[in-house]
Amino acid sequence: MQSNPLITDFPLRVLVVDDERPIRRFLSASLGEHFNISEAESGNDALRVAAVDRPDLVILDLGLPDMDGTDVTRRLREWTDVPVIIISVRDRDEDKIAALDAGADDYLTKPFSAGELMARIRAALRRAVKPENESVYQSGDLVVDLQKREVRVRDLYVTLTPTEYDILRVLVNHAGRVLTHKQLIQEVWGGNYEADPHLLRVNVSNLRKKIEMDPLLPRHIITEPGVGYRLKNIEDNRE
Amino acid sequence: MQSNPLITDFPLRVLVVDDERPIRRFLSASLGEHFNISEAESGNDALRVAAVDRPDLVILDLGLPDMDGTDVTRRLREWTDVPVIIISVRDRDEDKIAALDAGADDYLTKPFSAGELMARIRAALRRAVKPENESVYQSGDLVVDLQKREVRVRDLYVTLTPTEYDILRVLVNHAGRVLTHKQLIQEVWGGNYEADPHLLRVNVSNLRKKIEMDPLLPRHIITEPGVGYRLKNIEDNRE
DNA sequence: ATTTTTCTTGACGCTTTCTTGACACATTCC
DNA sequence: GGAATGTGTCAAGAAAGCGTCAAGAAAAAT
Repeated sequence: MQSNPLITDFPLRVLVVDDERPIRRFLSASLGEHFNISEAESGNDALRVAAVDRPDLVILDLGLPDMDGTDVTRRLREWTDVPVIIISVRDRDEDKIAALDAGADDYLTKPFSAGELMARIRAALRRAVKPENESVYQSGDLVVDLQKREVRVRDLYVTLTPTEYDILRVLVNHAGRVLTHKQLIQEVWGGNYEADPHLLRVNVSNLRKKIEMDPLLPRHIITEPGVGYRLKNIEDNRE
Repeated sequence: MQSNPLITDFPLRVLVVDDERPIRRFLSASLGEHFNISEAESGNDALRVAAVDRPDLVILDLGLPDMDGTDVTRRLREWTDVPVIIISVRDRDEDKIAALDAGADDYLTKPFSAGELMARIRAALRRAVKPENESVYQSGDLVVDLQKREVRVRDLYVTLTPTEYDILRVLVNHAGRVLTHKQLIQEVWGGNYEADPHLLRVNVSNLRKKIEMDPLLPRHIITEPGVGYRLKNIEDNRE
């Protein structure tokens, strides 16, 4: 039995919907170790949170105060394919069939074990995670595909060292914003690392040599003197 | 409640695997109205029929005479994403978790109603409509047939050890993408294995000796320093 | 039970990558 | 002007990563 879920760069988000607070707490506790949990306690609440948070999976109780879980599922299916796992005390076939046909991915009758729930979550995510959410950064001749871990400059693949890639990744994740030396160092070298800004400069220099046409006039990685660096999007004409 | 399954031009094929003839007959009867049914009565039988018939869904009993249903699932997952629904008399959590983590899509405890099974089949089929993943990988002189578990290099059959084959299989299933050491280790050695990357390296080394013309200049299995490995297709001329 | 195959571990040499220090250049502030 | 600070480049040594070999352990086959 494997205990941890899928391997992803960032923690997956799970929305737990149940009107009973103890159950929400129990679920959040058992899942919180592996996922980023958000909660909702009614159908409308769930739909609202789902729209804002864009969870990767929804765990939905059938008996909600304002609307039926089956209807919530149907409403969700109008705009998203997010996996939905129904949990319910009702064990009648009609309920299961109705929920599954409304678009739910799985139906679990209470009481159930945390282990089984986790396994069914893993199964649901395994299928759903596949369509890669294309998050490609593009800026002029520079293309960074964080999913594929690929960097291209004018259609040429560039080979970066792990450190160089990490720096670029952090910059891409905060593209346009100024990142202080400290922030960059913390993200790249890890939490409590008391590193020399000089170390960062050397690596940025090496990185620039690979992705900037003219490293003397950097157009992507802009130095913010006394502060840090900023990844500038060429398409933006902000100065 | 909708009674008929998905709307398709041609009838979907379902493979029913159970060693007890009465159960096969019952399932075939209840599903035969909507699907094209084929049957198998053992694990090896199931794998053989699945390879030939290419069913759109598999219903699999856990207790088979020759091998466990979980193992059948695992073997199927080596080359196909066909939805697998497990049916079993066993109601223990460990069985459910093991089956789901082996790659099953759903787990139904006997006895169950025909209606629920149909609903779960519909749910499984609904999300399974995805491009058929070709199970033969070809790249230059290298041919990997995941279905037949065969590897050829310039028309010569190559014998790989189980570990070597597993590594290659995982690489083929994610061809072109970078797989981190961690991902590879988890997929090959199983769930929560905390293995030495060195162990991976020596196995990759052995694998390369068998499939690379010149192991010193690998053209298929590319090392991504500090990250992992990537299976490169010769036809792609990415530089 | 014995043989054969496969897996794992450790050692070593080689390569790549990281870090450090030295220095040049620019900007800012006395 | 001249020191002080911040920045970028270069190069050399340190550190980490990689691939191979070989020997023992474990597993599988006989």
